[in-house]
Amino acid sequence: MANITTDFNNKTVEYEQLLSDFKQLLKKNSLKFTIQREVILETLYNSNEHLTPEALHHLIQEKYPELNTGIATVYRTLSLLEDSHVVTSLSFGAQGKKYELDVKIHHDHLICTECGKITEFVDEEIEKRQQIITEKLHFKMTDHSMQIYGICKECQDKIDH
Amino acid sequence: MANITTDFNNKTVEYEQLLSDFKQLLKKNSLKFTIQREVILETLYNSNEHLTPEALHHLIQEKYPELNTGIATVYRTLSLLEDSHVVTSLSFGAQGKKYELDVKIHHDHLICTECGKITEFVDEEIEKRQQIITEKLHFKMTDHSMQIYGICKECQDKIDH
DNA sequence: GTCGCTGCAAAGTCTTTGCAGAGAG
DNA sequence: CTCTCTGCAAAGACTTTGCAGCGAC
Repeated sequence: MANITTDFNNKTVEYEQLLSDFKQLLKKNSLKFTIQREVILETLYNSNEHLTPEALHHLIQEKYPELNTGIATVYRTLSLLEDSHVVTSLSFGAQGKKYELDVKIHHDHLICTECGKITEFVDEEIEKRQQIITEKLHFKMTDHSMQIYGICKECQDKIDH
Repeated sequence: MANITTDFNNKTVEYEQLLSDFKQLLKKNSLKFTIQREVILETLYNSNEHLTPEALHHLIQEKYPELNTGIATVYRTLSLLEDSHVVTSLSFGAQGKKYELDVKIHHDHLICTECGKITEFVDEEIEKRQQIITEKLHFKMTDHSMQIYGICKECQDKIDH
């Protein structure tokens, strides 16, 4: 019946490819390839979670303390990557924006409004229905995004105590 | 930006019922029923959009300037309403939280990237699939938001000329 | 060498909190 | 009367920006 995928490791491109595309993107826009930018891209690639700027910064500080990367650089690079559609941000109020690489297979999000946890899923039926709806309304679909908000199992248990 | 069509006045509860439930909730928790709290609930009820705390505060200041309601009270009341599951906060990717009453029907959006027109739709198949998915993952859905981006019929015709 | 990039700190935003007076019950 | 609520302003949390030196090209 329901074919729900929750596999986060499903990368559609290899890191070398991603890096090469990123370098090309920078060159195209007369921007510079810096070690900070590489480390941010690499850390995003190696993370299977949606990262906040702060969490990303923390991971980088741990792995490459000698770079002493500033949080401002993380914010600036994330903006750049988002504008270039290399990463996508999901914003969730109290905990700020979270970022993920845009190169994973298409998926939608379940967002817990209690704890902020984000779970991914893909449903073929919904994808198909979107096609049907847009065709019916003579709408030429280029992209879509879906978020389901609610309370995850863990938080329901907490509330019920 | 284009206005969101406002054909979703479909409330599942009447205001009197909502207000009465709210009063009961307050009493139950030894909280007080104040004019500010009523006005915030009423404004949320009468709004067809997801409101930011700032937008909500602005609406209230316009309609009831004599109350001189503080933004802090709006934040505090929204927190209270959210904790009580009277309103749900969510984010459409932009900055900050947006709030809406928990009693409205779901709706999805078709967004034309050419002219900015936003069309609403509801698809029973998709609603059903969302139920199935969330049940399977033991997720208690409170809301969902789906945006399909593309080019509407009118803009396609324009482009074809 | 040029000009974009970086870290730092200061400045913005948005949201929460402490307080003393106002007001609901 | 009591004890919560409110507006105000100050404090926090999160993000952006100005600047001077650094570093990619």
